[in-house]
Amino acid sequence: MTTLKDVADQAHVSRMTVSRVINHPDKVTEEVKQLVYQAMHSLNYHPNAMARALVNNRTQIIKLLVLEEMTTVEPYYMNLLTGISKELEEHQYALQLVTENSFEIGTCDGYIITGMRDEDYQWIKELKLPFVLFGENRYGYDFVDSDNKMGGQIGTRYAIQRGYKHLIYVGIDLAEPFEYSREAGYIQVMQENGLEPQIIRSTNHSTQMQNYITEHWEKFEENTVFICASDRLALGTERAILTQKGSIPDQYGVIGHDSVFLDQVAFPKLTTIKQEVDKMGELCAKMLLDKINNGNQAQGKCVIDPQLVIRGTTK
Amino acid sequence: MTTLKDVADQAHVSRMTVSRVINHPDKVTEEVKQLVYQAMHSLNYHPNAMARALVNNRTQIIKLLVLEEMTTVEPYYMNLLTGISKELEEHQYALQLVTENSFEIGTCDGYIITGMRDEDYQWIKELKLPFVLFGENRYGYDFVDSDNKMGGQIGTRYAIQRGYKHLIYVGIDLAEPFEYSREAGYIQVMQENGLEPQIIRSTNHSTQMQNYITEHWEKFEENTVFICASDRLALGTERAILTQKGSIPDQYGVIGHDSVFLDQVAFPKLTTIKQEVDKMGELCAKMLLDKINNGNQAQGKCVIDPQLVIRGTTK
DNA sequence: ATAAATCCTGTTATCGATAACATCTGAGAT
DNA sequence: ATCTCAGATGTTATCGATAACAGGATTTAT
Repeated sequence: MTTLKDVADQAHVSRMTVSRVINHPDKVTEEVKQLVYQAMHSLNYHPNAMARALVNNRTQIIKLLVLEEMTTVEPYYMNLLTGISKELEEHQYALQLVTENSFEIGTCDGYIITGMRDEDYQWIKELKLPFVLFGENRYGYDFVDSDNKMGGQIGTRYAIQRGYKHLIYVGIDLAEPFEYSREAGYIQVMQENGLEPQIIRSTNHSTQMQNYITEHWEKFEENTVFICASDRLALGTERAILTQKGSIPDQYGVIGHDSVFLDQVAFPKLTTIKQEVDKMGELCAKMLLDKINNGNQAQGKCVIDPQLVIRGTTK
Repeated sequence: MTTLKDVADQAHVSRMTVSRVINHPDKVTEEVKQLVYQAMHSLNYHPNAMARALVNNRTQIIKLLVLEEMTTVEPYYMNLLTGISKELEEHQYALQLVTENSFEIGTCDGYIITGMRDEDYQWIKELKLPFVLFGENRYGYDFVDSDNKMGGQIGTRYAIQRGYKHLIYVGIDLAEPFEYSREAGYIQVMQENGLEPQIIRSTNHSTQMQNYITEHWEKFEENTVFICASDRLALGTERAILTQKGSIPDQYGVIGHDSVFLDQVAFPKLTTIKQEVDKMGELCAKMLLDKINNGNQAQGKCVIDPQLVIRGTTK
């Protein structure tokens, strides 16, 4: 492995100068800088992250805390991970995955936390290291999420535009901000159009949803669209409609939310509100690194726009 | 942070002695050892991984290469990751996720590689660092997998036991060892029972499978069970049967393979061959660390038993 | 023209841990 | 009693990089 010393020798300068070229380039003459750059390049030099970590008292490790049960975990976590990992790698940080929420979490430079439930906010606030949450929250902590309200709006607007007469929102029976936001988007668009909101809620399981729709089937007239808060719920809804011999998408429409994996497995494939989870992962990482490099200063929220993906469950 | 020096001072010995207590305990008197242990404990000392990494010329980083397209990636990857991460964490290793298969992979101590396709074996063999594959292979590289042949056998035996008369194997149309092994298990049990194997194959997409079954529906008599190589295929099969008004599980049975996520989303929930992916992850990590600590010595294969999970798609 | 400020680069010490070598102690051999 | 040798512990140098300080050259101010 080529080291700083090798570069220094080749460029006929001291090691310190090379280090400065890397960390404080403004404090070095342009001339010397070029020499050093050449040497670095010709020797294919890459700084040793461990040495750096040692002297800077950094671990170069970011931990991802997944507080949800792994069995409940949605498949989009892989996309999240990819995004985080991609960004961290560029900055020589390593990602460590932590699934048991022990306080004895070991050393690292910061956390990305996902799957927060209400009770978690108690111990979260004790954390001394910088952290960023994945998913909106109402306690003022920095977070990254997609614009859930906009997600609700987009789906609802599209449903109206396509001529469905009855728009029912199918929410997740959970007191979480993302859920409220999605519902709020739906409600707003309904009111703007002089329509009366109608909301049903279910735990986020496809079979539970399927049973609900099946049991109350007579209530749902033709030309109804179900705007669902998740693809799981949409999947259950779709299945219930089909077993009740409703036709999709003409008599009944279904719109999901999330667009990772499940929407593709459904039949017909789901029209859904897509979240770019990879991108959100990248943003989480970027935000956290900023925090680490700026004395744990609050970064506020970071929200990205969801997109409508049109497939087979809407006319 | 408490360091080696703090412990040394408290125990009234030199730093080196403390280091030895940790790394070469046999070279230290029992008496001194106890003193040091006490000091370490009372100061809650944990060695600094970065300093160690530096002096040992180790990065303490393991990279997980995911060679498949993320869009194709099965949801069980999260379980794999959890298992790997758990094991690595215990040994102060960090996990880094790499999804683009660039040769410029940066520094680490070893790789866990998954999603290998045939063409990948060309560049894999150039790797100088230790690596372990997740998923069986025919080139003699160390790997961890579940016993795919046994998986095929278990499903088939159960199907026979439950009294299904026609046992059709639904394979993935892919020239991969895991697929051959699963089919081999099926074939063996069929022959042992004097039954004639019947295999159909499809790409691993639920809708493609669904279409196939639907188109050839008249071929499938009652009392048939479909033993599938994946839960995706099982899901498509199940859907086709239901839309054709076949009854599950009485007239038709379906058995999946993998048991992560999809089996739960199906309706009825799938009887399936479960792989303990978390455990396999742990084993991958354990194996790799052994390799790293033993001069990259070959470790052979490591295969764990799959289990039958009985749910609603078999009688 | 000379003192003071500025800029650039090199030297030294340090981060925390460990290998290699040095030193010291006491048991056993002669 | 002296010598040798093994075993236990301490000392020094090192891993690769960087901060703090030091020193030399150049510029600015009076």
